Amino acid sequence: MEYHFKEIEKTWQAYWAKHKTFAAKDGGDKPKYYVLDMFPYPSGAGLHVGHPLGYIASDIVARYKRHKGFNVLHPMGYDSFGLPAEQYAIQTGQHPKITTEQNIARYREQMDKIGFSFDWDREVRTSDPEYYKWTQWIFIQLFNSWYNKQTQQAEPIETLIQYFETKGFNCKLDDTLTGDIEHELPAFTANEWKQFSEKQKSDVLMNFRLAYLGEAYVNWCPVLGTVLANDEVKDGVSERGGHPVERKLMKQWSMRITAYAQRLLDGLDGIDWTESLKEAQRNWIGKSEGCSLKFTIQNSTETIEVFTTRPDTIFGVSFVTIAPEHELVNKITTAQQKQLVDDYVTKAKNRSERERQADITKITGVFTGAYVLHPFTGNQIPVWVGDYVLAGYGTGAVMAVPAHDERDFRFAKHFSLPITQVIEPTISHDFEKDAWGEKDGVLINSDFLNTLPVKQAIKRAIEEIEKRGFGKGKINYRLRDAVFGRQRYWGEPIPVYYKNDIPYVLSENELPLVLPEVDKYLPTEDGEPPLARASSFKKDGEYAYEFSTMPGWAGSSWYFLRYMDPKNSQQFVNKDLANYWQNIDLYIGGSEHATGHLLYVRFWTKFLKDRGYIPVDEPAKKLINQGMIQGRSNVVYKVVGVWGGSNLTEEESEEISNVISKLPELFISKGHYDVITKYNNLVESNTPIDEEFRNKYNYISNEIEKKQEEYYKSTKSKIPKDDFWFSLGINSLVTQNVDVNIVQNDILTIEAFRKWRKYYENAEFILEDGKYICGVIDNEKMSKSKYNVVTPDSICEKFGADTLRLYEMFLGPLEQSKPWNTNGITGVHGFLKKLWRLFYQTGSFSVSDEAATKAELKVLHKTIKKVIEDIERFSFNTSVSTFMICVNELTDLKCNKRAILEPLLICLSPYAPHIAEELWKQLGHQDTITFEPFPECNESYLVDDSFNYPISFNGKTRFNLELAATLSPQEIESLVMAHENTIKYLDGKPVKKVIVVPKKIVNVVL
RNA sequence: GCCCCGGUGGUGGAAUUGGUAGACACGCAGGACUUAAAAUCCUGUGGCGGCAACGCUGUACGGGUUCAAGUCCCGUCUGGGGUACCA
Repeated sequence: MEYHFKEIEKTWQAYWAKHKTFAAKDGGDKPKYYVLDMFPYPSGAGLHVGHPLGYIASDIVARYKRHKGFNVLHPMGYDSFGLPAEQYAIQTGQHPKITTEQNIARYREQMDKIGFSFDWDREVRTSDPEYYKWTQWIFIQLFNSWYNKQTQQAEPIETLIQYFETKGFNCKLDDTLTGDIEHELPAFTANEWKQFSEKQKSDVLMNFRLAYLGEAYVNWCPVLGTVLANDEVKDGVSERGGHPVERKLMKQWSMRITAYAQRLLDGLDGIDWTESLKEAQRNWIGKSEGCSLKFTIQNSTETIEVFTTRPDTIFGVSFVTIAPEHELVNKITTAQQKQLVDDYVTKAKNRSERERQADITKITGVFTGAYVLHPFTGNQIPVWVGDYVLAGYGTGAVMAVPAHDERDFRFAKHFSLPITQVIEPTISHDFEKDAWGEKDGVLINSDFLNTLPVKQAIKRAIEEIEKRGFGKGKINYRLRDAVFGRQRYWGEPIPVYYKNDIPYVLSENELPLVLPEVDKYLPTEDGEPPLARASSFKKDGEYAYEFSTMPGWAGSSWYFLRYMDPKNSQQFVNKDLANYWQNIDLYIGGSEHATGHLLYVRFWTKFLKDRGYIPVDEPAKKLINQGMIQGRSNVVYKVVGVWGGSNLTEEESEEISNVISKLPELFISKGHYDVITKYNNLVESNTPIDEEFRNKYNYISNEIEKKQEEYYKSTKSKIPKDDFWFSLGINSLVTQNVDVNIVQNDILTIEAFRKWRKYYENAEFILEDGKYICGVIDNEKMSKSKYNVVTPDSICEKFGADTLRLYEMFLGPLEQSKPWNTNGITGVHGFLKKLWRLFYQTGSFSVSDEAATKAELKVLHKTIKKVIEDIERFSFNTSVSTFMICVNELTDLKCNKRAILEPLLICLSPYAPHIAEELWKQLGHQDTITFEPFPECNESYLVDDSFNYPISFNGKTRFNLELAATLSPQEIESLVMAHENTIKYLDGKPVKKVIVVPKKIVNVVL
């Protein structure tokens, strides 16, 4: 009987669904194991073969852990709010809900065909009101919390109110507070607090809430009509669609993720994520230690506060630069400079982020006319405005030390400002050409800091600055608070309403706040978000709800918790269940989420832990980034027919175009194309062409001429024959993409090609070796227009899901990106057929109950050992090889023994579950193979009696020598030295020493 | 610029702690079976030389450490990813 994968796979997929084989139990004696994939956004294009890569890997681990006796939670769901469905709705009017449901159905159908062991009863969808009810609920908890710096955790807002009621508030004294509000919030006493109006209280508390309404510079995308997060902007344009983005000051709901900056940094040390991913997060958080320092403005009580990491260079300050957006720009600018400064500021503001980034070498700035006083020397220091200083980072002002900072140096040179060296570098350095920015050297020209090395000077400077009250040691983060509102329709409504201009959150029993129906999915004529179109979208029919919706990352920041308790209508997750499942043991997904999703989900997890809802403060213990599978396109090379007659009548021209349009297309194989291209290049560059190569070219050109003749005859045209030819000129061969699904091993399936498009119906080919070989373009994105999309369904149809699973793993290391290429798939498919034949050696199913031989046991246990090792280190490609070796060896041994084949099937079942189940059943088992204990390696079968030693001389292996494993190194040495080959290679030379590494190598040093 | 990860046959890749480089698979060449095709099986396959035994050479390049280096160290080139007037 043949291996009929289609029936087998259909049968077992139905069996698993019917028996709910993969349903996770909430508790029990088994240890738990939680394997999670980053859930997909269900796009209209469906899944291509790249998407399941990570799912297959996680599925192998999930199934392996079930064999290992774990209670495995392996769920799947959909991140189903998002822009594409909304854009589609804008174009077609179809409700995004419907689009989303259709896409989900398609995704599900595709995933089911691959045989994943997901617990589908736990499916979640972020756009489901029963789900986003709890996303809204978490928002409310964030709104009702503040971050206490002393306890280093989030607390209920009530504790802060109590604090205000008893102690009032003074930002100069209270270290308790979060964010940058030390600069902004005026002090008040406990009594004043009690006198505050509700609005005043609300405004004050807004500075502390973890979800807050605040004014901030945001990335505004006019084309999309919405605000974008930093990680949604790439190179100054929107990540989705590539539309320009500008900076705009807006009132926005935001998340105070900055409060967690230090903990997000520290938490990285305790989790097993790749170093590159941790680095990306560290960079994103961007911690820098230094101090804040106030410069008093001359003839004023105002100060400019700067942040610097180099307080040691304080005596080298020659000017201060503030950002164009800085609030003091207007106040300090002198009358003479006003016009210049105003012009500059306007220009700078209109310059998009992209432009600013584009020409960083272009130095612009303008003097304000104002001076500040140096805190130590009292010297006058000019204040400049320059757009190299960013309003959003630090205090939006810098003290410029041109001798020791690259950008300050360029600025000073450009405007001829003084440059004062205050550090003597460790190596010679030309201060005319360059700044010395290294934290190395000894301080000079610096009063009390003189003679100190830089690192000590930094400490000493901060001490002195603090002592004299000029500023204080401070840590700055690059991380910004996350903007939480989007002016879009297809997202979670923010559960907030406004009463007397005060925002209030809904109470729990009012959730979910369901997305209202609207007539159009566009902003209103007044520029309000789409939700403003729903006239009845008001609390109690009276108070307007917030019109912004949540960003894409809201629902995904906690979904891993919902899988633990997906149907709970009372809580987002039951506490006992959260305690049982803890966090994700293995999380697999793409590296594109390094600074977006993975930062936000860590933030929300820490918050929920702080508030006592869950027991863990990191979402995932171990994380693997699967590589991207890129497209690989195939192309065919078309030869174009040309009519070259001159002085044609109109009639003739018409006939020509008529005839040409009816001619069959002619294609030449890749080898021919290469020859012609090379030939053309040689001719072009006047390079001499050798005989052999010219012959090759002539052969092809003759072949084409024959076709030409044929074509000409078939047209029965009156036009002279010489006027018609196929052009082989340098630019006249046309490269056309061809559907990769009708190409096998880069060989075009000609029949399929002729059927593929009507106009290729009669296509003709000039073959090489009887085949049409296509060209290849690697590393393109998979896209419809390139005809290089390969769906998992098409592979399942041709080769089966087990082949797809094995092949995707066999392609290479999981974490590596690679182009999709079906070339080797027959090898993997052949392996499964070979496995099948082990059970059908006699033609029908037959398995022997005889005891296994030593050789057979060795093959089996070698395989078990390797497969366990490989899974534990997530090296799935090598275990596929191991299975191949195993089956090859068992085939050589003609082994059909149950004692060998049964354990082998269990080992293979995580990788190729359908065939394993089927053969397991044929072996007479009633139950699924899923929970069979994974075989254990018995080392005693692996012990060899002898070892084949490579004998090397000065590190070069010369011959091999089979020696008993029990020999001592001394015995080995004397046997080797006495061997005739040794004597031959020594050639009478003296031996310096002999290295014997048991069971590895013998090296004779001459 | 800075940070991270890579560079191994015609191709994808293996070599886990420094110990026979190229496992496994594709492709290619030759052969068996077959009317033929498919399927299956066998042999060979880094390069150079040689009928062969075998020799030389070889993991981007140049050095170094070591009895021994794809693996460790230094420098250079190069590909990919992240990030940036971040003070």
